Amino acid sequence: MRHLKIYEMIEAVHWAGSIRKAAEDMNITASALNRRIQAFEKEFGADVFERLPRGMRLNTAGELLLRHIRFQRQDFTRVQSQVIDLSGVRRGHVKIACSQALLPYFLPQQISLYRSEFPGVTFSVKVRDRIQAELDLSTFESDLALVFEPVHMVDFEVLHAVPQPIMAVMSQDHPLSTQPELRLRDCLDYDLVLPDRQYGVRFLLEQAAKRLRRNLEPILETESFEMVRHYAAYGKSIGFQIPVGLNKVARPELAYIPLAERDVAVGELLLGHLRGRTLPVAALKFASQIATALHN
Amino acid sequence: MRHLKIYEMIEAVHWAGSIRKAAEDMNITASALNRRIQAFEKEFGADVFERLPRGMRLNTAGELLLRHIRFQRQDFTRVQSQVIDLSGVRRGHVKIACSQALLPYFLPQQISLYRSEFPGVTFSVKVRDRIQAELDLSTFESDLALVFEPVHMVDFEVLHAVPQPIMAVMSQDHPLSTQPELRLRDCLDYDLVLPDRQYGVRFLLEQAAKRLRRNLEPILETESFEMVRHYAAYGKSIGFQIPVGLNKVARPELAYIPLAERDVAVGELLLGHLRGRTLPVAALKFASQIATALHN
DNA sequence: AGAGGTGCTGCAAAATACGCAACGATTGGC
DNA sequence: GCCAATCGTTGCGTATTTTGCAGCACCTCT
Repeated sequence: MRHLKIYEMIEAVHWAGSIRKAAEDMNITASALNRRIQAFEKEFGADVFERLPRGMRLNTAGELLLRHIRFQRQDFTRVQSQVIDLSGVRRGHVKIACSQALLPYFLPQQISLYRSEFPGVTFSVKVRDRIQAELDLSTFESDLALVFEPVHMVDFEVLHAVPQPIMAVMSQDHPLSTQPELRLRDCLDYDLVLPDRQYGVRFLLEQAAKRLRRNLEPILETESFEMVRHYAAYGKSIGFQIPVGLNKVARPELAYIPLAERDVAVGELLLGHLRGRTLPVAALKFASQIATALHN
Repeated sequence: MRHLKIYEMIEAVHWAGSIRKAAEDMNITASALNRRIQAFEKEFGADVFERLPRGMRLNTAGELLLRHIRFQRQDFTRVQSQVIDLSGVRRGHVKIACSQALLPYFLPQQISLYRSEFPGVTFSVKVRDRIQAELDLSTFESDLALVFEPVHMVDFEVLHAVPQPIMAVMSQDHPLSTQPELRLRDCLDYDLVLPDRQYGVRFLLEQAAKRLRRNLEPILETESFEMVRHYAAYGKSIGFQIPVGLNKVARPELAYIPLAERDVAVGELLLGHLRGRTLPVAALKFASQIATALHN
């Protein structure tokens, strides 16, 4: 879009930090880029960047403008996709930021299901923890977020929420594997495999441990949920995961046992988008499919 | 703003109905305008206008685009005004759509009060009935609406609501002028001066009359609230108005008596804006001033 | 059938954007 | 303390884009 090129230029300068680098990124000369930025600032009525000896940085006005630019572009592409959808062909692109837990089973299945009906729709999935996912929404880098126990919740509009009790994951021959429900204090006697502190599962477990006046001392702490699940198959260790990230059929050698609700609070898996946004048609439809899938 | 000129062109063609007329409005040639529209449609990926023998008309895609254009422009000017406000000078422009009742006393007083604090802020006030006011908001022709008993209420976000009982207006020597409260059936014995059917006051009176199994048969029906008030001074006629449109000091020769609540429902005067919009700073501040003024 | 509309298109002129080279200023390292 | 490496900025000649003019083909209403 020619008429939005100046916006791309501003974003490029913001990203690169200097006119010369941005100019190289855009395959034009620095002088041309410089003059267009200057012309825009003159028209706009105020400077957008502050000129530092080492480059350019957005000033307060620029930050406000950048927010507008991002929103504007997202809304424009939304209109475009709506128009394309008007002609009957179901096309589109859905950008999702989600927890790791959704990656192995849930999302692949849902995306595949959706694409079986609308093969023209493509997806991009970004793995984000619960803080970064909300950030992703606010910069329009994602349309939807599907996260466990998000943090800030400002500007996060919830489309659907499902309770997700935390499950203990262990091998079938583990001493506790026959219990219908596990107390947290029983788990603490075994080797614990925990996700890093930024994750919601860990957060809820820490809270619960604090109530027991105990500390969580994992033998393995990792940012990979996959590793948590796989390591739990070895020895007498216990991993933790939420139900949506588990699949009994795929891993029959593992036992999944819920933690007692009176010990560990039941978390919420939330599907949402940026407050006030109008989602692209494809994202909206996919969201409603997700919602019904989670409901069952 | 050079880069938004194509949007102006599209709006101009939409407004004028043909390229040649729009070109004349914009002081350019039809060929230039034509080519820019064609170039935009090519980039956009779809036609925006349908070509009729008598001119151009927006197609469905064009309607969607037009909504985006209007929102985009409003948001851009909002950013501009925020940036200007950043530099300390309190400037801005507030566009209000309001009921006639607010014109004589309430709004002039409020605008004057606001401007005494922020002389750099200017106003435009449009008189709109309760249907058109909501339409005005949705096309971004007004920032705020202040209306009595609005109709659709979709996309209308209420900032403040005040109950407004309907008042009977008559001369001081009217037989009913000494009552503390009036029954509707007593009023019906006299000459009635009523506003047209599109107004909220009339609507509530009609509803009340229907419950009494009576018809309203006004001797004078007008779209001018001013005329209602003034005519009530003559003879034994009775006019109707809401409290915010009345001022005892300015018109001491008139008596204002509330109608009994059990006869006529109390209406609501609503201050609101388009749902999902971020208002300009000036409009937001003025709205909060209005809200506190209405509260007392 | 003609008059008055419409959108559209070559072609040349005007306006605009661009690339190149150079300037002044500041920073970081030797 | 100086030199190399950045940075943003500007003058100038050249490309590129946009515009205005005139004319074409089409349609509608009288």
